[in-house]
Amino acid sequence: MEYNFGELEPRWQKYWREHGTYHVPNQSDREHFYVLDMFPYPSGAGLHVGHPLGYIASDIYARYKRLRGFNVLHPMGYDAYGLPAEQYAIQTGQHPAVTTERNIARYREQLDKLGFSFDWSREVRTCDPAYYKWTQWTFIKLFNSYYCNQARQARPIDELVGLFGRQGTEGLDLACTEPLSFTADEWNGWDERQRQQVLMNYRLAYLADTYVNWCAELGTVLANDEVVNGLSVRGGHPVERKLMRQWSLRITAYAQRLVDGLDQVDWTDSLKEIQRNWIGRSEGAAVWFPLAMPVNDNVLPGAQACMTQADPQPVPSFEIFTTRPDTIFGVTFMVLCPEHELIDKITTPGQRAEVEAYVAWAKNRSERERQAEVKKVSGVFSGAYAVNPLTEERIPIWISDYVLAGYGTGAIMAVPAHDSRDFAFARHFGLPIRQVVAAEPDAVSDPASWTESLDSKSGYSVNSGFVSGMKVKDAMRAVIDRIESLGIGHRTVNYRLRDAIFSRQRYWGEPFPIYYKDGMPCALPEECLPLELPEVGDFKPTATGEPPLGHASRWAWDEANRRVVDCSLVDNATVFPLELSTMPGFAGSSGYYLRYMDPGNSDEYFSRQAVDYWRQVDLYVGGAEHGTGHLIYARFWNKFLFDLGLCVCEEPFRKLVNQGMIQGRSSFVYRSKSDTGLFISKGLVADMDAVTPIHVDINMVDNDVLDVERFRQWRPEFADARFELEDGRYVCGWEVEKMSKSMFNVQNPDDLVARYGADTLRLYEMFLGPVEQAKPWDTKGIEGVHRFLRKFWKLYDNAIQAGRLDAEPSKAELKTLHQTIKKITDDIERFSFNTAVSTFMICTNQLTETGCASRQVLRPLAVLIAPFAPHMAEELWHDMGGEGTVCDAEWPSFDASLLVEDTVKYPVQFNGKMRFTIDLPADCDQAAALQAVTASADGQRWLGDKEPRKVIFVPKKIINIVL
RNA sequence: GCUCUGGUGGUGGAAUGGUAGACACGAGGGACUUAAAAUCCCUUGCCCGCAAGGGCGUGUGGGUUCAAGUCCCACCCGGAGUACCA
Repeated sequence: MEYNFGELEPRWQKYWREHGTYHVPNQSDREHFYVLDMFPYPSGAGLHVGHPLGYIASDIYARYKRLRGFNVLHPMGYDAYGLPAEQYAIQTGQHPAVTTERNIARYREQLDKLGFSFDWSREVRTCDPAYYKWTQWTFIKLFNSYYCNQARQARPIDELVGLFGRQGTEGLDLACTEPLSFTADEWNGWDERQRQQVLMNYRLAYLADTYVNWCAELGTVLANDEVVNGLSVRGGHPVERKLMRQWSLRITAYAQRLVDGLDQVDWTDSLKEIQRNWIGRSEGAAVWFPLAMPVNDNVLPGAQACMTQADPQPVPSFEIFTTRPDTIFGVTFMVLCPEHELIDKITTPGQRAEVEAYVAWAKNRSERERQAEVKKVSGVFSGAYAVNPLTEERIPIWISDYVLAGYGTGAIMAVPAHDSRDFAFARHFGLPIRQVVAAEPDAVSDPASWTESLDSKSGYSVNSGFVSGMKVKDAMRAVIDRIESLGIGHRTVNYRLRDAIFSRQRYWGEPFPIYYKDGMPCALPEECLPLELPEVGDFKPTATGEPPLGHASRWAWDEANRRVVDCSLVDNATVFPLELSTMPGFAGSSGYYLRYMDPGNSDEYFSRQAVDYWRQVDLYVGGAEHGTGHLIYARFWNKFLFDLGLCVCEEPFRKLVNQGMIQGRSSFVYRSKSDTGLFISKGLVADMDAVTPIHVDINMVDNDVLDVERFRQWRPEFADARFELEDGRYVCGWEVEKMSKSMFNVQNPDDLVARYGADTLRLYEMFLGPVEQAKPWDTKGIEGVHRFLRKFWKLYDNAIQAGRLDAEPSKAELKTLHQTIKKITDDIERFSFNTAVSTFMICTNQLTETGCASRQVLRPLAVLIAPFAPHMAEELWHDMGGEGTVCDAEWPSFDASLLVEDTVKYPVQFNGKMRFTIDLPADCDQAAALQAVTASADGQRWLGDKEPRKVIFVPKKIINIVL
């Protein structure tokens, strides 16, 4: 019988579907294992061959684990909210729900053809009210929580209300937007509105005026990870900084735990590093610098009084953050960011005009301009001076946009000798530079001759008062100790991570379960969720610039009757407007892995029983491009739910594998510039400047040879194309680019499944190279893999024809089988699927040679290949008389005794003595092995009858038999 | 700039410190066939040689080791992340 994949693959897919083969129970005596893929955003373009790469890898692992006796949770769903569907809606008027539904159907059809073992009964969609009910529910929980730094835990906000009533802020260490300090009496004296405003400073989901990334083109605010180089990730539109009132999540409260948690998970070092850099923890000191001159207005916002040695009178001062407290003796000026609130108060009349002009200029500069002109130094002198608290020197205060408002305190002490940016600034404005660190204690030179600052932390302090001569690390400690003992500063840690802006001025997202009562936000009662997304007539912003939900006629909350009502009723005493923004894309994807555990539960996010059983994702497969987005947010989300006592593991994803992106391999033809009807074959192009490379559809190219007839038919302007051929063929050039329609290099998996079958495609995607590695797609090798499957099939077909299935296998055949079992098991365990495919090829070639017909060999082999080529495995399993489906078979174990290597290897001669190295399997008895080796043919050849004088054993091998 | 990765034939890629290039593609040659497809066999890192054989080879230069693609140091070149983060 021929290998008829076109018939058998759909047949088995149907069988699995009808028999619920991949349905996973939440209760089992078997051990649990959770294999998860990053769920896709269903785009209109459908899947290309790059998308399933990770799904195939995880499917192989999930099927393998199942064969090893685990109860494997392997679900799939859709990240269905998102910008493209909405942009499409704006252009065409089609409701995003309609296009999303259509795209999902297409995705499902494509996925089904590949033979995945997903439990589709657990499917989730982020745009489904039954799902986003829990996204909204978590938001309310965040809104009603604060973070206690002492307990390192989120707590209910009601508890904080009680604490404020008893002790004010005294003794509390809270994550907040800005540090506040008040007494219980003050708190108790405030009215409800004032209290709510104060509480907003502590909520984990909070509303605040913040500088946000505003993208005018998309009409929405974006999170930091959605902006790259001042352009939006989606669409590449310019983004500017804008002060807006927005919802944010206080993810910074979890910064330290997000860093610490990385030590508990099995991720690649590079991804952990990406997250560590993004969180950007840095240790240093906060130091108060008093102002040196009297200030007209004594009420300085944010500034506090402090005592200095020189002046016992309280003086206004401001706080800076530094990671190099040891360089404080080298401070020659201070710099404030243009947004700093102190600027207005300290600027001297003579400098006022200049300062105001600079601040105005800096504020109007777009983020993109600012980033593009990093090298350009700009700034202005405020006219004011500060006092260095350790040296009592008067130092000028400057204003410059190289100091950022969002990091530290927006103010720095500048040490031009030891910071490259301060150095550039000092050089530009002719400010003094003073060396306070040197590589050796006496290696002091005149900074005037320097071309760059000495930023290294290895070296010694010089010219630095009481720390002179100390190593930099010791000097840091000594200076902080002194600062703390003087009460003018303290040790502190700063993070680069910012709170996540959580509102989007868009339609196609989760509505906030929030209404505004007298301008103050209130959460809907949990029992009223989900708050469903309303219909709107128009997906664009309203005429008054409100988000699209402003078009909804029925979008007000009747507090008394607990329901959504018509906006016209807002004047009624208990009816209030609902929030008009929606949640960002990462909202729905932050907890979806938990929902898979118990997707049908309408009373809870997920049941206690479900989470106790599944606990966390054991293996997560997806792209590293989510390193600073989804993978941070999901960890935060999970930690928060852990604090609430809902999750049982603090980290959501125990092991994470990043699949490499599959790039496109574009093909080019070369058109002569002098004769635009002439196309020159690649090998004949003498001068690349004389030709224009043109992308051609890879479907017209086979093995780099162009189908010239199809090319002529492709486009009218090529109908009369003439070709300069080499060896009668037109050879195309190629280049690796992103896989995209515009490059004509998109490979559709459906075409390949139709031509070669799903099993071939699965095997080929794995064969291409390591899963983690980025690689260009190239279809030309698929023939080889397909040939292998046919050969594998024929092995069984021949065996059945021969009718000797019950024959005893030869020793060589058994050895081949057991080598294969061992190698395949190892390969899967270390996620090396490309070498696993090779192993199958070698095994097949060997068995074809011996003409193996034994069921004893062929049946376990069908189980081994089941994770890779499940359709074929099912068919062959049945042909070999297997029971049930191959999915429920048992993973074969190998017999190590069949694998003992009995050869002597690597004779080497040195120091006049002959030595040998002998490779051994990991778990064999070395003494016995030595005997076997000396008795073997090879041993006799090398060793003869000589007694070894000395044998050195190392693990896994005998090394150096000395004669 | 900083951080992380990687550098092996014409190509994709193998190689627990132990015979580098497994496996596959491509290419060349051959068998079967009227022919094609399919299938099968041989060759295929580079150089010298008719051959036997010899020499050179994992980005470059050093080092550790009986033994280095693999470990250590320095450098060169790609890819990714981040970017005035004090």
